[in-house]
Amino acid sequence: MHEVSAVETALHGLRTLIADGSLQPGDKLSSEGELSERLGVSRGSVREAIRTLSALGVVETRRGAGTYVGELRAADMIQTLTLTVGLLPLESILELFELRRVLEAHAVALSAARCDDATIAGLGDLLDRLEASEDEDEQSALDHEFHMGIARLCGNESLVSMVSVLRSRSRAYPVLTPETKRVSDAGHRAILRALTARDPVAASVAAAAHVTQSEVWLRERRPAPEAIG
Amino acid sequence: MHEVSAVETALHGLRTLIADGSLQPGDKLSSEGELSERLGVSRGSVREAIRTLSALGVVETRRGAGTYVGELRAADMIQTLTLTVGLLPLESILELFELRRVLEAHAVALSAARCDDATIAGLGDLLDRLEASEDEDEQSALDHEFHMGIARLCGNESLVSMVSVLRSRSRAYPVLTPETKRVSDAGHRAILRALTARDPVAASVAAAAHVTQSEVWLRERRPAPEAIG
DNA sequence: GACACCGATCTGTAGGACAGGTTTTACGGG
DNA sequence: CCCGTAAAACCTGTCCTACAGATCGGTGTC
Repeated sequence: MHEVSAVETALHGLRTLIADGSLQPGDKLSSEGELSERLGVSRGSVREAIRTLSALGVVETRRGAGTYVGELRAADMIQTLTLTVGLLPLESILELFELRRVLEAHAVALSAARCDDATIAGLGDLLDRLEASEDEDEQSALDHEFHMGIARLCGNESLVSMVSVLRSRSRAYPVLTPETKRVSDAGHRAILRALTARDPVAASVAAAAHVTQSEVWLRERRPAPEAIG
Repeated sequence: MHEVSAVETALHGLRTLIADGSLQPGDKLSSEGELSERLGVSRGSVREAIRTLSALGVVETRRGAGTYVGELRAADMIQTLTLTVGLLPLESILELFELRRVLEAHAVALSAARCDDATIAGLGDLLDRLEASEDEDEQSALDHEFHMGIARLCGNESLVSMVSVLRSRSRAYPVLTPETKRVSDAGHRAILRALTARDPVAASVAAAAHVTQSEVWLRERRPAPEAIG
């Protein structure tokens, strides 16, 4: 039986206002001072509650103007995971590869059924530049552009956002050597061939294989677990 | 060219301490007063930065004791989405059904290859009670226990957490009528049969079909889009 | 050695004050 | 009447002080 803290009170109050529809997406919250008075807690506690909702992508604050309810889109909420994924240890990143493999493969399959010739041509150009590039940062950027460009075609923003989050960390690990890059390039071409053929199953398999390949390379390079005891 | 705010300074400082390994999981952060002094911002700003990390599951604070770095497990981070999923409008929930279908089907497939006889027997008992139950809350609880019980067998905590988040909202919508409940019960039995046969593909298909069925029921009951213009 | 107690430390909360933005209002000129 | 400008009102961002309540650590007593 512990007393409910002031910040929890404020958080619950704000959450309820949004959940029951009193505050719609885009609406302006009352000022911190007014909320402080109405909820019976100090302004500092209100600010901490707003910080919590802000971190989760539920509201956004503009200095001098006020705090506004976000668009409440699932994709935005998922995107907030990017910060935390950046803090996970390598073991957790490897665990997430399974999610990435399943979701990215699914997204690519959907995209295979929806892409048009112009988009495919653009993706081909991207691969040409990627294969010709010798700069690591440029390679990483083009790789990301290629994969996300395909994922965005799938038609489900939440899925795109999730794939984006799961890919966000991998870019930080340089696993591309001249040798592995050839394999990676071949994987990209396989995905593009499947898209060209409008073959969702082939695209899914190619994407899954490509992700798995990245996982294997990363796993080979991880430091050995420290001996304890 | 806008000046970096105090809270951002504090947030960046704390994030860096965790990212570069200076603070390991379970470690205690310096006190708010000390951080305030070291980072050159007020204690209130430090608290707001800590609130942000706390909302994202990166740290946790114990009153009187201090703030500690969390375990930095992906599953914990993902779990923080539960609060936000509870605020999404129905349209967003429907969009998330695609993620749920793909991920839950995959999880069940993995579980089919790992479950033992005792677990399957326990799941069968659950279904017996679910089929006999006439209380909505009890049905919802048993349904959740059945599905999560299976998902937990898959061996990937992040996947389990994601499925848990995606399921968290659906329980709030009562779509079960006497008629639909019979279909739902049959779906559960189909999943259990596939598990008994240790057949991942059959289990995956059965799970996907079950999720899709729920989606259809929810879609039929959603209010018609308002006419605009 | 076990236990109770007390002081130090830390988080939780409140209130006040001011700086630096933004929005609204009022005013004056055309 | 319309418009643009300047002032006023409002709001968030930040810092400071103060104190309550919880927890932890050390001390002394039995």
